[in-house]
Amino acid sequence: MPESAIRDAIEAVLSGMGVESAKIQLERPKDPAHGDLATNVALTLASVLKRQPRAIAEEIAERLDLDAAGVQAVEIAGPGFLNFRLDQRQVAAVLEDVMVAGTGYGRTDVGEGRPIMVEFVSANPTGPLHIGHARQAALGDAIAGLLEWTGWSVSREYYYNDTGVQIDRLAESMWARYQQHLGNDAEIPEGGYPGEYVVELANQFENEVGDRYAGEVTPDALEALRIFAVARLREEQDRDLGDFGVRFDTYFLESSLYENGSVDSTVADLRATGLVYDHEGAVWLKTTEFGDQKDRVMLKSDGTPTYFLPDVAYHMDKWGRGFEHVINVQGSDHHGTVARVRAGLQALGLPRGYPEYVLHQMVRVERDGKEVKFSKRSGFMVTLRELFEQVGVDVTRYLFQWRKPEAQLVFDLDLALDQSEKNPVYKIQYAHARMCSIFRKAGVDLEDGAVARADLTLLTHPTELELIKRLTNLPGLIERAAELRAPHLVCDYLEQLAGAVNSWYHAGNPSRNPKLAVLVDNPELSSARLALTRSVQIVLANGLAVLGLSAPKRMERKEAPS
RNA sequence: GUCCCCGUAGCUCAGUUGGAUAGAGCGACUGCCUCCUAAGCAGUAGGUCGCAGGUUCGAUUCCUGCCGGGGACGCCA
Repeated sequence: MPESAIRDAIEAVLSGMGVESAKIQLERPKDPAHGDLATNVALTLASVLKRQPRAIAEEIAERLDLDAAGVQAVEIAGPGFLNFRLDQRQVAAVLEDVMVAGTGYGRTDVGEGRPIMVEFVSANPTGPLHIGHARQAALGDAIAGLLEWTGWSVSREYYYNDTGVQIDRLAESMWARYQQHLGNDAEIPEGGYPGEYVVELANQFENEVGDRYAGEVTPDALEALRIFAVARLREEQDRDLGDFGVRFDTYFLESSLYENGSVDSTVADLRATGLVYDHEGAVWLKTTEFGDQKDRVMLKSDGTPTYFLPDVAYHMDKWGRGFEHVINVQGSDHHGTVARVRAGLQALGLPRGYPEYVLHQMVRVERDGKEVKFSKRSGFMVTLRELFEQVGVDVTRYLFQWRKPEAQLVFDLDLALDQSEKNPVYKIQYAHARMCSIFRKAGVDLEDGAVARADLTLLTHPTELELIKRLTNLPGLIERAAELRAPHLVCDYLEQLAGAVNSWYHAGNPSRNPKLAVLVDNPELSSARLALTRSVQIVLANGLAVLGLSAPKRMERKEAPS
């Protein structure tokens, strides 16, 4: 509200100065000495008006209607910035917004309820989810959360590549373990899966069917092993993700694209475009027509499709289901596929740049500064479950969300296991728990009406005003983070806020600084400070909720794992 | 060789779409502290924003080139 009032007032002045349709940027300066809001219009108009920026700033300041703008004072600073100091009433009124909106504070409606799909994790059902999937699960879920908070109708989707070479290798690995279990000689094939879990699965398989498939390998045996293993691994992956706090709206099987004929019809549709040609026995698509670096094979010389084809069919399906906005969260090792999938889709008439991709870099786990790589169960990488069972779901999710996707990430186990405020997650959650603790101490309910009606103009201390200012940034921040698909901005915000909150809390330590405590003798002032406490609590809880993290009312220390 | 990402304090990283004196956390150093909940609090030091040009009133931010790190370049997924 205060922003639009100021904007209007400036516009009124500018039109009086003969300037129409100037872009007025208002920003919240980081330095409190620069007021509550600032604008650089005078600087941007300098070249248009051919006058000194400071002279323009002075004229604007002189003509500005302070009352209408809801501004207490305006100052000119630096090369020609206009700094506005808001009315005390305006500042405090923000807390009313926070308390009225409650768990909805921070939500906006830029998405206008339009559908958007976030596809993420999408691991092959060939083994347990590992650390790379963990990053993707945390990241994708947070992006989905951001979109929900900005008014999109979000669908989370998981694509199972349940056909192809990888699955064949899995079946062969199962075969080998099954034979070994029966006491026969067999070896995991080249490119197979050596992890412990295949042994477990083969044993379970034997429990169910006995030695029916002993002896020579047959297509029937491999088929039975494949179906068994894929079903069990899908269950396990779903369970791991569920326990990690991630739920999907739809699971999409690659095999369905073959079964329902969409792969074949995609071939036919692509042929109809005239961009398909035969070369050296294979069938190619001219993806270079749409900016790919070279043309791609869609049907191999043995007649089977490359992975590229079902990918195109799959995305045509997404489009057909009404998703004009799709975000695919994938590891950056997939970046080579982006151009060709888009090219295939463009050939079929979909818009350029569809779908959108968020590609994240790889993760390494470190402890004592050394890489931790191996997991016996998975056969190579640390699994998702091993990670969150050891350090907790909130910590795991957060540590994957707090860095931008396109940067490489070191998952520091020492930091993750630290339960002090050095651990950024706990720092934020402590701040939240402290707010709740103040209410407990006061014997007042969080949603108490008297608190909501407090006289907020009593909040005049600089640290209080600074906190209030930070709280007002939440909706804009969520909007920006959603637009940029950048959950790490929320982390950054929450850490900064928690830092400010914790300082404020400690400054009000009753034994040291009783006048600054929330629970002071003066009931009006105490009520006002409780209102601030409540508002802080709401903003922290909502910020955590966007990321899919819990906001504990009290913190409990866990026994340190050995 | 071509393409994509990254390069900011000793370390790990932010940086509000081009603004004012570039910020956090950890580590280091200094001083407090037994408390509305915690191995806590307050403060100090620490910078050629990889390098060189360009655009601009103004560049960590945009453009070009180079250097360094990672990744992708299959009739594998």
